Amino acid sequence: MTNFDQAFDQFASRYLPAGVNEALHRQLFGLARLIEIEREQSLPLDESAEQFVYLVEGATKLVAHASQSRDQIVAFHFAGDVISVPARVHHSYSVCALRKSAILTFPGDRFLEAASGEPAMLGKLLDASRTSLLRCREKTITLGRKSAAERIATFLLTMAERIGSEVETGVHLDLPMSRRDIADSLGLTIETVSRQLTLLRESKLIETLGRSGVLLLDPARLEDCAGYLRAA
Amino acid sequence: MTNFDQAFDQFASRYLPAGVNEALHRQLFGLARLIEIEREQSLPLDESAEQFVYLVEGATKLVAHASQSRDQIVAFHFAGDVISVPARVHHSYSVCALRKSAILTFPGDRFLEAASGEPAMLGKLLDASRTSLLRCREKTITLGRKSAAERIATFLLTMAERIGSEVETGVHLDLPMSRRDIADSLGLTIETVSRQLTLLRESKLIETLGRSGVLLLDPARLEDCAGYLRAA
DNA sequence: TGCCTTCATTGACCTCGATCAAAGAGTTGA
DNA sequence: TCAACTCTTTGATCGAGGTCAATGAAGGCA
Repeated sequence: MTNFDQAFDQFASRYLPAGVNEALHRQLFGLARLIEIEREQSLPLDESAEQFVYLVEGATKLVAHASQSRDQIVAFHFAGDVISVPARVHHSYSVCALRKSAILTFPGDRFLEAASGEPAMLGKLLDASRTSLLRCREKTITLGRKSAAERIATFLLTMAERIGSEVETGVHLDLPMSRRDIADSLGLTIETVSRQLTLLRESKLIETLGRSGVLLLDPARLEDCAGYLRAA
Repeated sequence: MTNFDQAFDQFASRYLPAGVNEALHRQLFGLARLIEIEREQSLPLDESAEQFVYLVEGATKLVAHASQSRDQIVAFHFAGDVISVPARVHHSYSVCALRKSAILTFPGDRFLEAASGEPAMLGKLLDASRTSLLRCREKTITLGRKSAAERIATFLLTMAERIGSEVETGVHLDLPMSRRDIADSLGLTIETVSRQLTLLRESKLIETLGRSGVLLLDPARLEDCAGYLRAA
């Protein structure tokens, strides 16, 4: 039920700093398209060109398609995130909703061109890009050098940082993604994800509540399982 | 034998577009430090703060240290690249030379602060960051969903794009990195890297010349081995 | 409330790549 | 030119995680 003006204002309040060139504001307003997508529905994108996406509401996954239905989830995104969706080169990328989501899309080239004269906005975009890069690098470590157990622990801690809520007994997570999504993100299978969660449950490190609820009972000990460097 | 002024000029010609604010130019000149590092030597960095690095000459690897001597190479870099080296969070990062290299380093916070008013420079940095992000995402696919054979083929093609030279018989590579580096980059072991190269050699897809030379005899067929999406 | 579909869990078995071990090729310096 | 490294290749074995198959929740809808 999001309307376009509301959505754009939300975007502007985060990425168009006060005092930004009014012409740029109007230009971006003209470029933006609001799209609502249902759970497990992919954003209909022009694969041949890069796109910028602002996630107004909901949660999404950025999926890279390797050959023959082997998908790799490159990143998860939540409301407020800006996502740069690459054009197809050796692999193709798409944005898919984990639950009902509202999204503003911008054609990549014209978006960057519009932003190119506005340092404040470029700064915001650079920040966003650097955050994505840092997350992607951490994922590289996870996928390249960690065991299944470490991957799951890392995943839970990463999600805790982003969408966890502190409760008396630990940190509570309401995961919007399925076991398949977790597996596709960590380079594992759903069976392995499930088995590792069971092991963590048996070690009293987590509790699971239905399909989406996870309670991290001992985040500190979980960090040891994640293969993180010990605090210096 | 690189001197500072030469190195900085090279950096300026690539990242400080013509007509850039003269004060910014001087400010960055003051922030830069030239360091020469030998093969397998790591750049002595302040782990606690982010650093920007400009690679003047040579070739380097960006290494992430997971616990207990398990290293993951996050990216390779060649002359002209700008590298953003993250501060230590859950893992620590370092830049290590593949061969003798010359490097300009800038403290991350002050570098970004200096650039913040200059749209032309921010644009260049955003480009660099987006290129790194795209490469990192492709690596994510490789590490998350590809077999050892596909990883090696992908690696060879990626290197061909960056440092390959066309010759009559194919594409020639003079790899600056060891088998260990390749393994640490692809999430494999040196033995597996060696075995896969042998298989490619036996399939007449490549020839190897000494330790560092590789000749890609049939890049098109190698793309099929890389698990790339078929051209649309 | 209870069926019914979908998603998650558990079990049995197998495979790819890791590990351990040894031999072979490239470089470097005397 | 040879000796002594280091780096790479090859072989034998092992194990973590994948695959295949069946059972067991959860949530949606009549």
